[in-house]
Amino acid sequence: MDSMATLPIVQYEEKIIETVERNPVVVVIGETGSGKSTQLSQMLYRRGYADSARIAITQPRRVAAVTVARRVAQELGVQLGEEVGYAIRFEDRTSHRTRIKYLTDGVLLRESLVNPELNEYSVIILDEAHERSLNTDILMGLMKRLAKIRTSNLKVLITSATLDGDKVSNFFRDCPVLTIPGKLYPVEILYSKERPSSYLESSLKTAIDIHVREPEGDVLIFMTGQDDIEKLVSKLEDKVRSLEEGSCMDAIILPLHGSLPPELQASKLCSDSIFLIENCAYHWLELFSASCKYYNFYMNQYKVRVFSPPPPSCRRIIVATNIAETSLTVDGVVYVIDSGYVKQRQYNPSTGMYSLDIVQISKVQANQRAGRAGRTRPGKCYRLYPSQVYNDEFLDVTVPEIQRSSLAGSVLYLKSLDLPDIDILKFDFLDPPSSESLQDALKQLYLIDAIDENGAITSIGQKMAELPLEPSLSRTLMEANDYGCIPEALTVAAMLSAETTLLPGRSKTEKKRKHPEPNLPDGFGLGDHIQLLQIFECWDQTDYDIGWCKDNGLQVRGMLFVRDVRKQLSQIMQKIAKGPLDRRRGESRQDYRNLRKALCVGYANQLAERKMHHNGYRTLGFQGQVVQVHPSSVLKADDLGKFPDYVVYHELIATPRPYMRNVCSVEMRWVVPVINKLKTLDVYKLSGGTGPVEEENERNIPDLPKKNVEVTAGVDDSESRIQAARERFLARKGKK
DNA sequence: GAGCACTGC
Repeated sequence: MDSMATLPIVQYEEKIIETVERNPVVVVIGETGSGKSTQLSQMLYRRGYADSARIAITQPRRVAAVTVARRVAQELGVQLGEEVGYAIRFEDRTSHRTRIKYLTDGVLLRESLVNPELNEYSVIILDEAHERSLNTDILMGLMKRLAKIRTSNLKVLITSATLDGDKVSNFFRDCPVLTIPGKLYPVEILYSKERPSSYLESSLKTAIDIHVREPEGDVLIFMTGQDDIEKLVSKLEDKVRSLEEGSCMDAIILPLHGSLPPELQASKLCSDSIFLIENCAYHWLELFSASCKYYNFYMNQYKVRVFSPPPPSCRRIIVATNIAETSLTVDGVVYVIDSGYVKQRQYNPSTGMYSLDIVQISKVQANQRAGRAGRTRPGKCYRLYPSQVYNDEFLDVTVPEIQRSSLAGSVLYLKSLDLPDIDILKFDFLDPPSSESLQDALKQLYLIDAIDENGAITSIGQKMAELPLEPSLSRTLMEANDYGCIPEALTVAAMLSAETTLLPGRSKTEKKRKHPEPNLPDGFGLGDHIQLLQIFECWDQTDYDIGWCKDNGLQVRGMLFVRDVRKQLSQIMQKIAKGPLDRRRGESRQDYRNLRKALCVGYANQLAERKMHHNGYRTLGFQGQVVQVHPSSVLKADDLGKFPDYVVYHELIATPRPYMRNVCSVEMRWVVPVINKLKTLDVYKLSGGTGPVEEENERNIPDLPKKNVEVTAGVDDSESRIQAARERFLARKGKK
């Protein structure tokens, strides 16, 4: 563990204090190992900055907030939760005595919903701002405004990376930039002569070369995903086994990615660091609602695995995703192999579709990866691409999340803050999202009644913003409140919040089984939302039995998370609930009509209509994408093999074929109001009449008749055909 | 009939 005296930042204390004293905003470039996360707050604390109010330090990750707070409490010799505390979702470990408060950026955002001036704080430090998380980006915009309003009693510090320090400084009116060197050992960068045709093969060859020729030290290989990792691990194992015995040291090959259970990640990598283990365990405990019931169970697992020592004189070759870039630190790494790629989720605002693409990393990421080789002694980084690619093709910084996600939630949040001097469409972002993306968000919010036709937030929208959910789910909850099905809607919302962690862990062996979970409910064939609800209800009936989850192939961690989310949502809903928030066990036997009606209102922006003669669907509201129900869905076709005419979907994912994931059947008569609303949509007006006028309007109106038209497609007499089809549609509507 | 980078309220 570093002692305070050896941290580089300590020598800069005077300079830092002096700069902060004179400026409302300061950018601090703190390289890895500079000690900025633990020391900045203490310096300011010592100089009296926490006398009148608190010092807040945000972190993009929960574990980081907890770890750093614990460390600082230790250094100051105080009890965690007293002078030094932290706040993360589900857990607030602060007291009235707390002067230094670590929190996740999301928690600070929630706090500013209650108190937009954030008067509780005299100093706000946005740490790791270079990671450009969606929340940090929004906070940066808010800080710019706050610094202007609270000139006399607020200091803002932004920590960032070398490559975009100036950019952040420009954003904050050319505020000063302080650079604090890190405590990394030098890392030699070695480039490939050319781009490999297969970076899997190239990684394999490089790793074996290192293993055979270089002195001891672990190897860390950055790959893009689980699939490649598993392939490379098995190839490496074969190769290592085939090496002549005694020709070099032993090697163990370890995969490392997010879908491995956390205790496995810890056991393999933290040979000497009880510190990290303790925090992993803590993280788990805190996920388990502090009910100590499960604590011993998991601690025992940790003990068994964690303290088993690694084989002596054995090189570890770790094959990882970018989880090892920031979230997990692996001790003992001396060699890094960087493929130069990463898997990134992107949102397309014109289709409403997400895709998961393999993209080139940025220079910041490449340097972060290289830095992983120099933590314990001088290291080497093998980049599997030429230096020219790094210089000419890599972006300086990663495309910020705000430019890669749907902004409906963020826009609603900003609208709900009701800052008189802030216009959302002109909101001052470090990197503004495209106007297309903002208009998409406005359109979505309008369709679910969160904003009115002029773009002003409605009373429904105001209540929705208080819920830590995506807008479609918070709208569903509001509607469920009127239909008397809050208990069910709460469960569905919570289940979908944990979506990815919930579904059965798909290991290689499970893949082969055709029906892995025969005992799980099927949603009565009505759709996945209903199934999720039924699954939770079954689990509830077992009194949250962990064994039950395991027997049914459900991730324990995910299910416990769902229980916590549901509890949190139900606390927030308590204030406005018109009926009970829970059903008596076993009471809920119904056809889920009201719940599906509520879903139809909440997902008005995520509706699809089945095509006439097959089971493909067309999305309404976007450009009418043709999409399929995801094969994993439990939605049932009728006796004629037809899916329902209308469904709502939770997510569109292009993989690369476009699928709707998590669908629920709805009835046409519930859909009609939505379609009518789509017709009145005026994006220009929604933008407050300030946005650019675009033809957007035309294509936002679902081209309802088209599906009927296709039957006779041929000559172009579209006008009359559309008219005829519209009549057919109306007739059909009348019949039902 | 198919495929899952990583976070977070």
